[in-house]
Amino acid sequence: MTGVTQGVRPRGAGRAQLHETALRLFASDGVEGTSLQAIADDMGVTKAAVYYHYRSKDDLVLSVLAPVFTELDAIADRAAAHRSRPARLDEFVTGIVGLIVDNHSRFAVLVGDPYVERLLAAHHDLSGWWRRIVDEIVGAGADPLTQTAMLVFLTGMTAPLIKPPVAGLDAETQRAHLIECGRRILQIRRRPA
Amino acid sequence: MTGVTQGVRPRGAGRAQLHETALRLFASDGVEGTSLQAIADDMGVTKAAVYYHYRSKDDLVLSVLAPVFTELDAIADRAAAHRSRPARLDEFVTGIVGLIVDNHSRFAVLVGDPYVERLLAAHHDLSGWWRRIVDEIVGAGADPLTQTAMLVFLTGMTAPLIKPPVAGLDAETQRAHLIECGRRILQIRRRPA
DNA sequence: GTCTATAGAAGGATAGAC
DNA sequence: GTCTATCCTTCTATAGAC
Repeated sequence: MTGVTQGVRPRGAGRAQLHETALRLFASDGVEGTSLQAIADDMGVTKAAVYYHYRSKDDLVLSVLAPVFTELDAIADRAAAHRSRPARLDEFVTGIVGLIVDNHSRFAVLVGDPYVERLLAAHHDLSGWWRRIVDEIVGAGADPLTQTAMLVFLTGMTAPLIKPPVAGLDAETQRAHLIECGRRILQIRRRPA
Repeated sequence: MTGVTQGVRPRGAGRAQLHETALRLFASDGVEGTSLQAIADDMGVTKAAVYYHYRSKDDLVLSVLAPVFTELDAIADRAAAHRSRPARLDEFVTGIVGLIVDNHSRFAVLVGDPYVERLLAAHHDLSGWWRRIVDEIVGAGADPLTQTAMLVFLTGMTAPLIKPPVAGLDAETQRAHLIECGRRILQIRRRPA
């Protein structure tokens, strides 16, 4: 899906490739550690070419992250539709793991990067998703242990795919293992109806 | 031992306070997002004063992180001393949670910061601790699910204390909840002998 | 132990040619 | 849509006075 649709490009690849390059560098070096110069160099263009597509670095960062907000909303919607909490939690875990496996870098940058954290604090309309998860999925008045467990789950999902022991597994195995971890943390017995 | 800054430290209160300030800013803004200027400003001194204590930024970062390596080694030692795997895992979980609750910022910066990740890749003598955990605590030939669970646990421990729902709890409650999360992830039934 | 001053490199961002 | 060239700011790091 993300692939090399542009193939070997002598010049002028456009936004899609820029997105892809930026995300890769953000994930490996951190947002603050990735200069627009580095992105331009990686693509074989100049900084000015990057500024043609995005007004600022923050603009680029938010643009790269945007898809994950849409996904998170969709996941939260699907989960919130269930009546019982175990069902909501399981739907949520499954959804998040799917997001991670298909879209790991984006999620890791969103949850883990200090630059992004500050950026979203400014755009507070984008930073309410954690509140929503607690309120609608876990339940607003949930006990602290369950809230803690949800937090550990969400944070815990960010690293696994890039580290040695897990990185080598195929996608379906990763998916199954991560879902199992989520069910353990949140104590979901099995797939509830 | 790397001999980064070590040797003598007969200085005044300057170093301790510098350590503390740097760690706080590293944790909140990321290492790359924290300039030596910002550290100096926060302490009410100049950059040059910081350079009197540390030869470079990397030197400062490694010095700030150093205590956590000592702690991790001690925790791994205590855990590895147990014969049964459940006992090793439980000792490890308890130790890590203790480290987190008492020393959260340092651990979070160590595990989560991209700058630190690159820095440790260079000093590869300091980055072997994850390997050690897998080999000695989980067991070298452990199944991928257990290895994944350990990774999720370690990563999951980095966020909780600073986020709203958990940050407000008292230390003992945090400790208990985090230990419970660890036991769930790693499926440790109870405190084994 | 801390300061002023500054070198030298790198980063974000803009203007205007093609 | 991409380029060259440039501006201004900030960063790491050093030199030398007090």
